[in-house]
Amino acid sequence: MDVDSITSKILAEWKVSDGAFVEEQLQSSSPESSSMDSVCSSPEMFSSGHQEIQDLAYVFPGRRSSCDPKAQRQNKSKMSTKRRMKASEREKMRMRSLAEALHQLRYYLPPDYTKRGQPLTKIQTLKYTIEYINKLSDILSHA
DNA sequence: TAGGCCATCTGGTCCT
DNA sequence: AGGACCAGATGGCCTA
Repeated sequence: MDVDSITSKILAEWKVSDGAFVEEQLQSSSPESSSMDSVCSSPEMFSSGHQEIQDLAYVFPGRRSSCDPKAQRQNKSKMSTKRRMKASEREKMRMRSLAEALHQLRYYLPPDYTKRGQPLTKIQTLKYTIEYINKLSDILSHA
């Protein structure tokens, strides 16, 4: 059994078993995400002005509020400003890498999901991937 | 306007 | 000491 036949078999199975498979999965496994909200927020979306504002945090670590407990915590942070800046930059890159990996993962899911209008959210991508793998494993075990 | 999703910042913790 | 990872907080954007 080749990959194409497996894929088509899974797709057929989805369509037969439940045309509203996605909706069913949403309700059963992710009650917190009741709507297909917008996604597609590429890193570029948050670059320009937003980034400028956030960069002020490096210059003014206590920017949020002088009476904010978090601001007070920041004042007694053990990390130097330079090290915190580097850590923030690494964390930013790490999260972008994670977002990119999730973005790529969407292409490995059958198009049926994305055909339904808006792109998959991160959590949906992960849940459907799990489901997809389970179905593939099931088919392979019965082949 | 409320709620969901997202990117980013931050402090804590663990590991090398 | 510094990097990686994690979870909480925050604020912006978008949709119903």
